[in-house]
Amino acid sequence: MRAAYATRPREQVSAVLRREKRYLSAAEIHAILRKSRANVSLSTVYRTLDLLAGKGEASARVDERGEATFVVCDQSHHHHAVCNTCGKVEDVSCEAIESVANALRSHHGFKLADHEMEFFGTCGACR
Amino acid sequence: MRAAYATRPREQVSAVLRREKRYLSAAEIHAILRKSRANVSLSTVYRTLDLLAGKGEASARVDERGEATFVVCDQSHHHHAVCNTCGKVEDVSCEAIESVANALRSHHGFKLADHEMEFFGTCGACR
DNA sequence: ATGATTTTGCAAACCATTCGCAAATTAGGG
DNA sequence: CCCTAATTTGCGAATGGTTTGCAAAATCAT
Ligand SMILES: [Mn+2]
Ligand SMILES: [Mn+2]
Ligand SMILES: [Zn+2]
Ligand SMILES: [Zn+2]
Repeated sequence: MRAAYATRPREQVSAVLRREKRYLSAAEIHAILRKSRANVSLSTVYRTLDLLAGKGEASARVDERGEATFVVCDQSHHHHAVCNTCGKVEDVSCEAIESVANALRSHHGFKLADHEMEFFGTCGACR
Repeated sequence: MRAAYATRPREQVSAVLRREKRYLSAAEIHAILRKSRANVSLSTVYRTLDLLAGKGEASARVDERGEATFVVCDQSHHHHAVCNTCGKVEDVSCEAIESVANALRSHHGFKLADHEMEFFGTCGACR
């Protein structure tokens, strides 16, 4: 398999995601890096985001304008609560799904294989 | 307010969605219409889909390749179970969310305002 | 029917994302 | 360190879904 080099641009992109803890587009990350005088090309931002998403270190999401956005994330199955005010993303453990799976199977004959959930509202800090 | 004309192209796009009952992209709808010798321009397909989504008669979703897809849908709040085999979309009523809302509030101080869920699996017919 | 209003089709513009490739960077052995 | 091979970067060009401007066609109210 091909080796993965630990490079400065990759670390800088990753650092932005770890610091911000909210969904960011490639363009936004690029802008943030430029402000801090870290000149990483937009192409490299895109490539690094694909890499992080592939390794499961970041989670992707398409925002309402159709742009791909990413947030730092760990592999385990869970869901996200996104603050409408500050954008912060909090992990939400996945329980409550077993009952839904049962309801789906008995009510529609549907065999549940996977699911996605997202929550929106106001975080504790913003209230 | 501006009037909404009931036109042939719009009815044809809408009819495809009502018949198929699965998520379709503008290009797919355009192709289906061409096969049935209904020559509606791709632009009009896009415009009609925006219209239907705006009126709540269709629900939009961005597929894994980044393309916007639409399915016929009614206004009431509910969720979708999508068959991985035939693509059919079934409406799923929304219960199970109250408990999640409570858990979010007590566990994170998060005030839940909205949520989205999607289910994937195998429908009764395909099993 | 007639005229005002809205919609259509077409091509061009848009814009986020991807790609090709030469130059720059990294890793690792000597 | 030094050298080389492997990988990554940056740039500009290409891609492809979606939007838009505008003249011609269709729809609606009178
Ligand atoms: Mn997460
Ligand atoms: Mn529906
Ligand atoms: Zn907040
Ligand atoms: Zn099916």
